[in-house]
Amino acid sequence: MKIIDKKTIAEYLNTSITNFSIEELESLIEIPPQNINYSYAFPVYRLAKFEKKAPNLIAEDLKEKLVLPEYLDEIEAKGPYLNFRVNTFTILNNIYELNQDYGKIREITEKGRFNPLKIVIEYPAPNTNKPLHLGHVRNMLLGNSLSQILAYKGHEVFQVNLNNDRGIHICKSMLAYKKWGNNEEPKERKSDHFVGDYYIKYSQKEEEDENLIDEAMDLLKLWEEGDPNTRALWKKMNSWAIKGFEETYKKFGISFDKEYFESDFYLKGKNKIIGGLEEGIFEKKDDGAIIVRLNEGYNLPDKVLLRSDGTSIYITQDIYLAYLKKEDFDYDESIYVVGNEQDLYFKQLFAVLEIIGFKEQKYHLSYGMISLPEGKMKSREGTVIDADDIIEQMNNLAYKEVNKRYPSLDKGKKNKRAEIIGMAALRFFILKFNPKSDFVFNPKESISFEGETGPYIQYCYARIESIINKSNEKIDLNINFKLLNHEKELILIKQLNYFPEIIDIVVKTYGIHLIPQYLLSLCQEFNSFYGSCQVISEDKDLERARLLLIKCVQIVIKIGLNLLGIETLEEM
RNA sequence: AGGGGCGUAGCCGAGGGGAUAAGGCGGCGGACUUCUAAUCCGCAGAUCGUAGGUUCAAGUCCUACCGUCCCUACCA
Repeated sequence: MKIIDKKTIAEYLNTSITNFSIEELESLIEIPPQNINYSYAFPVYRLAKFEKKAPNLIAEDLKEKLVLPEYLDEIEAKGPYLNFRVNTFTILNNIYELNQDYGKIREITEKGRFNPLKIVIEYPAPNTNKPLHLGHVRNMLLGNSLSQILAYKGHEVFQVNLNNDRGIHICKSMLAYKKWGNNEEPKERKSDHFVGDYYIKYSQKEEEDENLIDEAMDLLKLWEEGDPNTRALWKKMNSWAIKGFEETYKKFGISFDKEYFESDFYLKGKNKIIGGLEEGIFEKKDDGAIIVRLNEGYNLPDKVLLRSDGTSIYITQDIYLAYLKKEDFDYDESIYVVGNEQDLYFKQLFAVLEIIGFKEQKYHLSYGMISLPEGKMKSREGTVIDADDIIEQMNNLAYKEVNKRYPSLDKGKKNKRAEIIGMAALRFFILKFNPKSDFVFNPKESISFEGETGPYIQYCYARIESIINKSNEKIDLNINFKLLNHEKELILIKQLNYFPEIIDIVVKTYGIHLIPQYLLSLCQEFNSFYGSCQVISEDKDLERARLLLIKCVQIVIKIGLNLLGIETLEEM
């Protein structure tokens, strides 16, 4: 077993090229365009300075000088490029031997150098006055998928949630329920939606009656004073909201190691701030508010940490929560999955934490907003894509498709299959975009099972399964690797080799979309191979070679999909 | 107004300074008596927002401008 990546090639080249270090060489090595059947390329331009020759001559000379190692099938000098093709046996052997661990080949082959970390991931931090919407869906899918990727890589991951369960927005839905709810219970209505209905009700009524906000403020005051009736109502409505959230989390396969509640500690952050004031790290303004100066050293706007009336604001609690999470999990790194509208806020939070000596590794996984063709989603106006609705729509559409293909299938099986396909479509659709970019969700056009979709990847997996089932040959490594020399096969093998590198880049850059993008390329290449190469054949040696190849494709698809939280299907 | 992000075909969108700028949707034309057509093959469609600059090489780096979104709360 041997990992072949840019670093391997760099180390190899370093034996002949002495003007550059291994690291420099590694950064120069690139992956050739799709239509070139070589795994890695080294452009020789940079050597021209030393060699004083035309690049194409340098490449040719270098090729002559290099001795082909056992893990390379071929080196080609083409124009100013030196191209390397990794040995087919090495790649397929790695995959077949490691199976579901293939993405961890580096950790496995370099055991002593891997340092597992304790990582806390906080998401999706909902407000308990309304149900989860499409923005939360993106948040949950990113948070959950990143958790799985890091855990796959051997880190100890703790998923935690912060419930924003107090404040004026909560009191708004409480007030509406008090005034117009007639003490009703959710019953058939999903309980978080039931709560959300009152939030919308409040917003509608507020337009007619501008004094309504004063009543909500009064309710907030009562809540803060601990008025028993208000607290009882709050408790009841919050439990409805949270119960509803839990049902939704379950659909996404999310479970938390710990749930935090803002109401438990919103009063507790003050000590840290007052301590900082006493140490002279923070300043008290004339009106009594405590602020931190961030312009020097951080080039950020100053930030209020405690109101002039001594009450805490969001950052007060977030500072406290950082310590609390450290106490609970003794983590090495803390990741916050929060939308990019809070980029500045997180820069400020991390700066303050650093100033007060809380030096643990922190990362804000920032993602772009989802909007609708009509514009921004607004819960208050009810113009949101609801998380539960979108799941149901996906399931229904998947059911129709399953039903069309397998009308005689047992209803329970149809449902189960539709659920897996529908969820794959949703997850893949959201995760295939670069997390950083905003995107417009067009409900009419976005829901599709054709083209670049989750079902497309699942279909590819099922097709392979079907071939394997039809063949009578055994799959093992005892094949003639030279038989895999069709253009489509070489492209597929080349792509398979990149997978562990892709996972490494995802972990380093948090670019989760690279996994869906990779899977799309792999499956497109497989389907193209499928169109021009028959696996089951009279030529049993060829059949066995191709079976191993497609088995390896299947293994990689499964790892990739599982990292995205998507299940595979053996038939569809 | 200041700060940050983004601008790639009709639409969506990948691009780790280097080879002819992926792929999907939509459009047009083909392929199921052959391993699952949720598929594949072919065609059409891009002065990569504009103008400069750095470099042997720029969609990618720098500057300015234009457009767009977000932030600039003692809200969360």
